[in-house]
Amino acid sequence: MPKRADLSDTFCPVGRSAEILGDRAVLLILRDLFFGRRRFEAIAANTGLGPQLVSARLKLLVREGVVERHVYQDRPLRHEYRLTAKGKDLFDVLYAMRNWAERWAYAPGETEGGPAMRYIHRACGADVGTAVVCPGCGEALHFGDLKGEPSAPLQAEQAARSGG
Amino acid sequence: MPKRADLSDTFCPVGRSAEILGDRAVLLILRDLFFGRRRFEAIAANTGLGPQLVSARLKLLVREGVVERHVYQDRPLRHEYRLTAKGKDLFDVLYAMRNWAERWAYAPGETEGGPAMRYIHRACGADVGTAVVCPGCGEALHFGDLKGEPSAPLQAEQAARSGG
DNA sequence: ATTGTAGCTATGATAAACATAGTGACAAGA
DNA sequence: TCTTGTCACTATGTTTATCATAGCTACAAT
Repeated sequence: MPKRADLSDTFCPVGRSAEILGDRAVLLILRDLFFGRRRFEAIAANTGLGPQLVSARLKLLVREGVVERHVYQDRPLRHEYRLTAKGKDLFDVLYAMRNWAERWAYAPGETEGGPAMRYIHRACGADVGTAVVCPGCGEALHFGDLKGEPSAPLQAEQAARSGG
Repeated sequence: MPKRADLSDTFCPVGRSAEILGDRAVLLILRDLFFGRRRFEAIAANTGLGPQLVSARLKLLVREGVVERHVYQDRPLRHEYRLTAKGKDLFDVLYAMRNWAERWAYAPGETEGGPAMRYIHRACGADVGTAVVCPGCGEALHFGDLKGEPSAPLQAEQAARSGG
């Protein structure tokens, strides 16, 4: 690509978000971080992205304050990546993307056994479906409130990716 | 870019959304459509994207069923672009992006006069702040529920873009 | 006949993403 | 000691998406 038009100076909030989130690799990496994958190799394997892309995007996310690099081992020196508070607050965005896809992005019959991911509200135990407010107790849903259960096909796919 | 890895076959809902939404141009065009901009030239001017990019992305969005092309004039033949039901249902995603940016993407002092966009719940008149549930009446917020008021700097910026 | 408007398409240069391979620092086993 | 393995990357060269700029088509208005 050429030097793309810089819109980081826009005053529009959606524009500012789009500067960071309008990138496939960023979204996939964030997804993995939200699922608890913190290691470089695990993220690269699961997303299917090359190491240069993962490296470049993690650096970007650290620069933006969305992710922080953390030493988890000294000898040999090893790092992992964690969401900051600013990063965790992106949960609403990823959750909205998940909800939309569950509603629209699957062919009829593809999700016979229910949604690709089921989410349960920890606080009250209700299945939240694709709602932004828990239908069981009416509370708004945020990071940490939900317990995910991947469907069988999704589990199989992730196992295959990490396996090789 | 090279032929990027195809993840459209993934079973993960966030991955499927990311295939469409993980693109800066797509997000900016969707933003404009949500704000009621339907004309090609208006979208190109406001987003700052070149006409080939706008053209390519609108075609993609039509193919994905997110947008539909609509004749609004016969002589000369003119088209405009509208969100379909599937497209309007992306509101939650864009709204979450807006909320996140209002919370995190502005330097202190940059938003002295309040948020870049204020949103009022049409049903009850409350200012919703950056919540997914109306703090006034507790209802979940979706497309059409909110009335937006751009801040002065944002209005000025948009006027400048459309002006030239 | 000229100017203007709306919605695009064409061309060539640039830079980002990919595939593939390799590096550095160390641990563990033969 | 020598090899193998792990983790977190970096290097190189090719492919291709994006940009800037220009042009096009169909028509209306002057």
